[in-house]
Amino acid sequence: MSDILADKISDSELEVMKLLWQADEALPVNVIRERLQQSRGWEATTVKTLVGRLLVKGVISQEKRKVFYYSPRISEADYNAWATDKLIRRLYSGSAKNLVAALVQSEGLTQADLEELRALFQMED
Amino acid sequence: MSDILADKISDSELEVMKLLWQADEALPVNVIRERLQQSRGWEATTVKTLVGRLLVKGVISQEKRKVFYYSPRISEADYNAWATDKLIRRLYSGSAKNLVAALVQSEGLTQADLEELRALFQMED
DNA sequence: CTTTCAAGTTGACAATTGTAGTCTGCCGTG
DNA sequence: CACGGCAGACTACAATTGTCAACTTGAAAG
Repeated sequence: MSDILADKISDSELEVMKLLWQADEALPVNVIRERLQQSRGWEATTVKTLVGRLLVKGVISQEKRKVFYYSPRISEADYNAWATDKLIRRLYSGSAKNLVAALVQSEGLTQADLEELRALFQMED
Repeated sequence: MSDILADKISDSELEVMKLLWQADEALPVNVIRERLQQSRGWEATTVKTLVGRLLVKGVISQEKRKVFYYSPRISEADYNAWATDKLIRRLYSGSAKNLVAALVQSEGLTQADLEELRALFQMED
């Protein structure tokens, strides 16, 4: 929980993080670049910049082999929890309950979602 | 739902919005300034800048009297829903259910919260 | 050992954000 | 009627973000 998450991760940077989280192992820039060129159409240098900024922010680490290999220093779940908490503080007076209540009321959830959630809450007893 | 919300509202700007939402009536800069000077220690010009930017973004409107009076053009609930949806798309693959599930698992909710939410779900049947 | 190409480093530039100063004109008060 | 102060308009400036190009260097290939 108490992460290195002082700085936030920007939208573009998050794309890189997602890739690393999915990869589940350290990746060389070369691989990162290829995938993001595909999915986002970014130039090689753009990818490099993003990786560099993530390094500076301390959310990924590099390991020297022939070439640098990169891996996340925070888990996706931890980041999501942190970002969600920020939203809750920003918009819902710090109450997660308020968020859920708003979701339920705003039709953001399908009937099926509601079913599943109810089950979830049951288990939490 | 389908708002003028193309641009996002920044953290500082949101403070102004919150004030206007709470006020529940159009306010002159003068009043906005006083309150935010109190709570945030901002200079008068800072407040003016923020109000100006919100105008440009189209999320508040002005009404000319002696002095301009400002009021929100989007409701707090709508904005919250929009911002929450953005987070859900960004981090939870667009699934509100995933968000709630993460919340439940991450201890973000107290036992009391869970009770209340369960009640909420009951009503939604 | 030299050539070559990708990896790594630096710099760049426009837009947004946080925060604030300056100038000008109008309004109320003495 | 002159003046002081605040509203409104414009400007400013550093940090962050989205994108990328150019240059340097190291390692692989011949």
